[in-house]
Amino acid sequence: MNLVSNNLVDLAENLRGLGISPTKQRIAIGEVIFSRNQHISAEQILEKVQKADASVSKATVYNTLNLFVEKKIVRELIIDRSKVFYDPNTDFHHHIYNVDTGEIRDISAESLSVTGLPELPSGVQLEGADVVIRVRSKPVESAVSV
Amino acid sequence: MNLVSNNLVDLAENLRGLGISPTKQRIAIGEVIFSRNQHISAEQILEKVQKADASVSKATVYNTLNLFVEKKIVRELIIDRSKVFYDPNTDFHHHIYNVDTGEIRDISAESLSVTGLPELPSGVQLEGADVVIRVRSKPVESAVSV
DNA sequence: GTCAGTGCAAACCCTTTGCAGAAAG
DNA sequence: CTTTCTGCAAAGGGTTTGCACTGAC
Repeated sequence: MNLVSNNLVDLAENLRGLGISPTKQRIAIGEVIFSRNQHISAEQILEKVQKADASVSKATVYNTLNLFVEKKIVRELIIDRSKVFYDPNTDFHHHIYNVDTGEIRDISAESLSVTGLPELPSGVQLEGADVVIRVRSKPVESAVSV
Repeated sequence: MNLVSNNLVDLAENLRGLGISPTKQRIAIGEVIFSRNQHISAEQILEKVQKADASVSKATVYNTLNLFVEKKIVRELIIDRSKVFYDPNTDFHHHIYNVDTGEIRDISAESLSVTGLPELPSGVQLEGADVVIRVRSKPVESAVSV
């Protein structure tokens, strides 16, 4: 399910359909996340939500994000050592991450494909496959021979 | 460069060759990391090092790991939201991560291949390409329809 | 009225930092 | 001797938790 650009009515309905009671805060958070394709941190979500609807706390943002991830309507991007990013696009796709600027860009699954997924150990279930291409803006001086 | 299973003399020499002065602590840390192929956290490294050589502090472990990563003799695995793992195998390969048990296993680049690496934006240099297959041990009950 | 959801602040945990002392070259 | 490195403890920063309050049904 991909909820990006869903309108508010649909969002509430969709949450309800997943057994998530659509509280004011969850709607506000969902509205921020699903407004467009993006890669956004919890802190950024909190900022944006509070700009639109002051009564959402940090704890609720985290609770809600974890709930959305568990329900698989948001994808968690573990890309940076310091913080998690959240991606409303749950369609299979990959990422290119600039370690210098922090910029994250999508790579479609069509343009970059992963083949040869190994046989999974028994009793184990596939959860996801993440491909992260890391780039840096500038050459590392120390790595360049003089 | 892959330093796994190097002996101590080689390790000191290799560090020196990279402009890393081979202090007692760095050797002790390197000895733990490069003793075998593994995926190990900073905390685990600290434990093991202290078991063998009591005089290494947490700060030095972190400093040394960051130095080794920068010098590209250790690969940093950003796989889990809570902590970074370190991999002495710098040859191109991928990982399968069990989110329930925390187990990390290697997938060779031969068995799983990534094709269609996008053209990088100009002024940007490839730093690495990480593929993580996430699995879980048990089906998520809430995800199973009743 | 009951139970789930929220807000606040404190706790947590991994990682980094500041600085004085120790070691390397 | 000078510079780099280390140890300690404290600070930092993202995330989680405990608990009382609020709101949904």
